[in-house]
Amino acid sequence: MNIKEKRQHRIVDIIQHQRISRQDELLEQLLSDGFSLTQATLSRDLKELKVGKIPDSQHGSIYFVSSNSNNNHELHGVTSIEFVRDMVLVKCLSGYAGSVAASIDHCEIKEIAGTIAGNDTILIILHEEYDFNDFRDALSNHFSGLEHLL
Amino acid sequence: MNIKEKRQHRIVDIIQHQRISRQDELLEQLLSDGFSLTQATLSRDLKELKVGKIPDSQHGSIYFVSSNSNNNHELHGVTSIEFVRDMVLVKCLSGYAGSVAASIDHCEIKEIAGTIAGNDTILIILHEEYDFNDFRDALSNHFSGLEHLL
DNA sequence: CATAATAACGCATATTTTTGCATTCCAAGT
DNA sequence: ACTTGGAATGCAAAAATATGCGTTATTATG
Repeated sequence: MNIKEKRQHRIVDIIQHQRISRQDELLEQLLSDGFSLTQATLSRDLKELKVGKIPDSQHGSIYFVSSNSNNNHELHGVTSIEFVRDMVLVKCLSGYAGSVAASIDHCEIKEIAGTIAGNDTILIILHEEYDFNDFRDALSNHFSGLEHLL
Repeated sequence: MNIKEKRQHRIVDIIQHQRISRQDELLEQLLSDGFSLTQATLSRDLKELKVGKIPDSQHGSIYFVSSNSNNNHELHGVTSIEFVRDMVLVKCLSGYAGSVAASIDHCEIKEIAGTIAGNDTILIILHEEYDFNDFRDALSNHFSGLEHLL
């Protein structure tokens, strides 16, 4: 694992365990951990890691790691994903559609307007302003192991 | 519904339907919708609405409205937290225990060995090497609004 | 190993967001 | 209608974050 990876790994770790509200706080910790970097690099790291920021009633605004980059969930039983007429069709092993759809629903992916699951097929309707590229990005952010299907 | 409420309602609406990456973009739309405000007020609105911002592969960084799943840093429905015989008992409003426990589980707090949720009570078992102080610190690092219970 | 191509990074600066303070607005009470 | 206190807001400045560009490090290639 190279320096950059170690650093980003540590960044995620810090953010998941404390309430960080400014990049300088984070920078200070990283420096005292022995890493050598500037705020500019930290800013770029946070972007790569898709670390978001959300207002918090007590602490101004704090960073968080979106569920994807740390918890790489997997969808079991998916056999293909295709884009047909502005909709997404996910084919699964027989009987798997329900659980796969539930897993997807649970993520509350903003690009998705709704899902309908049968026995082995899920139909996903996207919000009008999104396309397959957006969907693919969102899905791969939430689940791993789908690379060969997207 | 007063002006402010209408405006904030519209803000959520816009954010949920398009990719907004700067407050000025949002401001421009609100102004052309007939609202009268400045960027400073918009900033305050976003904070009240707990609108977060997250890096996006395509558009730099975009605003989003936090859902009550994994980006939420407050626990709703908790009424008391007490330490009994090396365990933690969290009392909640009726029916809330499941969702509160899920939120806690989701954080994967290292001090916690496991949680068991009933209808309105959660039993949390800590790893042997930790005590209530450790637990309290960890919990308050992850969630806000619990100060009066800890 | 030399060289080219790419990635990582710092610096300085630009952009974006937040905030202290003064002012205005509004609803409640008299 | 007249206070009055808190909420809402604008303004300007501060704070925080992002980025263009040049440099250095790293990796790939002949």
